[in-house]
Amino acid sequence: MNEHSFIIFIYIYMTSMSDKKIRILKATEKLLAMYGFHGLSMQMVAKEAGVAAGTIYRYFEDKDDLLHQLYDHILTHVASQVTQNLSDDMPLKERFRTMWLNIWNMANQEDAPLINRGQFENLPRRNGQEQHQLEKKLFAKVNQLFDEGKTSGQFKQLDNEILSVLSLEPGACLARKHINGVFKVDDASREAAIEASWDAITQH
Amino acid sequence: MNEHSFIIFIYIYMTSMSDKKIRILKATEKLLAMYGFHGLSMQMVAKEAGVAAGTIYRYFEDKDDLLHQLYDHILTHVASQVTQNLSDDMPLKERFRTMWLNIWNMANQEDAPLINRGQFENLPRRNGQEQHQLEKKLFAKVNQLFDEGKTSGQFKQLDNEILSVLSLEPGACLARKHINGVFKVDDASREAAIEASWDAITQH
Amino acid sequence: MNEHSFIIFIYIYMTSMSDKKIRILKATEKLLAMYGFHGLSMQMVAKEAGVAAGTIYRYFEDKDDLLHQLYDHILTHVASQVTQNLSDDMPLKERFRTMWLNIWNMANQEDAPLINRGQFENLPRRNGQEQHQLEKKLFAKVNQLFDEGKTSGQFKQLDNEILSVLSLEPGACLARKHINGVFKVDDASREAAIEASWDAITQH
Amino acid sequence: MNEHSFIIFIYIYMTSMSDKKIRILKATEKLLAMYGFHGLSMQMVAKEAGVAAGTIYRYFEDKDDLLHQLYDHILTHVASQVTQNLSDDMPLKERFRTMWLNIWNMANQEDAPLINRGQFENLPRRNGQEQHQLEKKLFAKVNQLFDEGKTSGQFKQLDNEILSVLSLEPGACLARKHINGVFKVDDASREAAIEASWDAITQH
DNA sequence: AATGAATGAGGTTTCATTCAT
DNA sequence: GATGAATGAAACCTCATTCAT
Repeated sequence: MNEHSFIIFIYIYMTSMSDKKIRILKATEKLLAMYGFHGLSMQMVAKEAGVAAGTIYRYFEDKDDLLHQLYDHILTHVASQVTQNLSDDMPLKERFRTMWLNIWNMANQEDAPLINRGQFENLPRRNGQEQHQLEKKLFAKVNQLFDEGKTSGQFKQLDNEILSVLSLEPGACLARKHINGVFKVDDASREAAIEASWDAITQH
Repeated sequence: MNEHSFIIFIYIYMTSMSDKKIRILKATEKLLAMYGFHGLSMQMVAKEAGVAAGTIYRYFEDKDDLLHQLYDHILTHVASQVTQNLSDDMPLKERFRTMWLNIWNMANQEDAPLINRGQFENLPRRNGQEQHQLEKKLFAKVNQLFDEGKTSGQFKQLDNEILSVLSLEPGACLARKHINGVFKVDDASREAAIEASWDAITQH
Repeated sequence: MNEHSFIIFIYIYMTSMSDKKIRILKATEKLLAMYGFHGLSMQMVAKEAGVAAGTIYRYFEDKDDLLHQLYDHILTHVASQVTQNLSDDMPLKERFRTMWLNIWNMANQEDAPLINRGQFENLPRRNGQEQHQLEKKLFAKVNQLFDEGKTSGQFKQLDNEILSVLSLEPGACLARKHINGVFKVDDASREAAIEASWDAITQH
Repeated sequence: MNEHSFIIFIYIYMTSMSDKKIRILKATEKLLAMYGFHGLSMQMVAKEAGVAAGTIYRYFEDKDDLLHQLYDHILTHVASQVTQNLSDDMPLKERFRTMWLNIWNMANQEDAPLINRGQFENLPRRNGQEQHQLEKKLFAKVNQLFDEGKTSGQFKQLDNEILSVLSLEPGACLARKHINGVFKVDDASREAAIEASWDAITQH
């Protein structure tokens, strides 16, 4: 039954920074946003990334590792987005407003917004000290903002984490619900929400 | 073979509400909290609930239906917890504080806290009008609070949804992180956080 | 959790020829015709027959027994249909024609034709001597016809089984395909087919 | 990390026709013949074919697809068997006899006879136009035979389908019953049956 | 390095059968 | 006799992972 057996064998070689890893991460992110956690199989990721299934295992230990690394990847991206266009000499409130809007805008982008659709929060994440350090480093500018605010007496004397939850978390939450269509937030409301977030953390 | 002698035998046995269904829901909730979305197999649910796998399908159409119903089940529970100990004649701020603490306390309970561990938000939920109505009804008292606040001029003129995200969402978020051990919130900080949440939605 | 427990208990008694068995057989036949072999579950049979699942097991040992008994039930019905309107004093050819048409007509009936849809042949059947005797008895008139034909010299000297396959089997097959819509057989063709079947078994 | 050095590595290995697919089809056919429709589970097929369960799904969409493809596979085989050893210059009757015997012999073979055990007819089959075309093409020679017979005036003026049911169907039916042991057909009877089948479709 | 066919454990779901009521 | 909730084995199918090429 094997009368005809073809073997085609083309062999070229390719090195350089393996953009494959990036493609795999991007593919994972996209599928996660599109189909959620359950619509994510390694086979699909491979297909979407344009690589073979086995190839994924050259860059990631296993599925968990892929997800962990995706988390870090996205977190890094998010951190850089959140802290962009900030300079230390801007007034405190303007810096706050910029950050708040960075968060808001991130949700409306074309290329990377997929994260925000709520799946991100539930990526399995490592809980080590190491992970904590990474996050601390990524969001250094956020902490700096809160520290300055407290030093200058404008902000309430609360842990940065708490200040963050009181002021930035609502921003992320509103953006998410706005994008997901739970309800619409018009421009005026958004401005008022920024103001309200500011009110939450400032002294009165 | 047609001699006549009739015996009809109708037998109805009825327990108030099949406690098996409740047991299945509780088991699902527990496993969801313990192992997350991926550690949830119907076999495990069955085992945890102390029923046979097939039995689940007497009460739930399929896995999705189980999750949907769990969502509603929990939501109902949450709503009743959040709005407990509220009476219309309490001052606005006291009512707000009660609600905020209800949310906070819910996380620290023994029996139902599992919900809060973050999995709840990501249960697959129906998006129908019907679902929306249910939620509206369950949280009527919350809306009433915000409406009164706006009418009396104490609150900012924003949609209830936005007010909720600005003031109660941080409460839930803090509680979640407190429970999950991301960081600890001491009593003083918690009181300050309540105050801050109030600041966020009140006029200044 | 059992605060409310109702027990309604009505007890009448019913004997007589249990028409339940008939209802179960009819239901099985119907479902078999409608959904084929794979769409046949005991639960469905119970529902269709208007009895409880457990009740089936009062009349039939198990599913196999149900199917076996259905086979015999249908076979008996078929035999009586096939041999109806026959009298010994009819000319041989008229008797043959009547039988052939009985087969044909059986397929077009309202109430019992469901059998013919091809599922019947594949009912699991017992292969015992006993079964063989039953079939022999049921189709005695058919055998009688062939015997007379051979005695009178009109028919070919072949075993009755073979004569049957040569002349009646095509009738059944045509009817089945006609009903199933594989192709249509008009009246003229049907008459010609009867004639052809006759030609097959008669001496030339 | 973008130094350039490429290696592309394409590797195609190709065996004439995945013999696994053939093995799976053969296994399915065998099990179907041995245990019937109900004794056919994908696990069993996998085991019989010597592949893993999941492997089946590389070649067949699902169980239905496997059965559909098996039907076509067998039909193709049957068609080639039925129409073998036929040449257009053989006399009509000799061609008919050859075909009839081809059908008969098919049942007595070692390697492919399993089909005949009656399960084949009840494989789920597609009912599309496409399917009809396939069958038409496969059995072109049969149609050709009937067409010639009608043109030459030897055969009755009936649709080919009807002629087929009158003459070849009994052949298949006899072979089946012979094989299944319902009754034995000796050589002389078989020859007489061929003659009778011929009588059924020829003019008198 | 890269491939993707193959694996087989484990997922969800169905269903013949039992048994307390 | 009759019920139908409960059972759990077994069905179909998916998918993370491996490995010969």
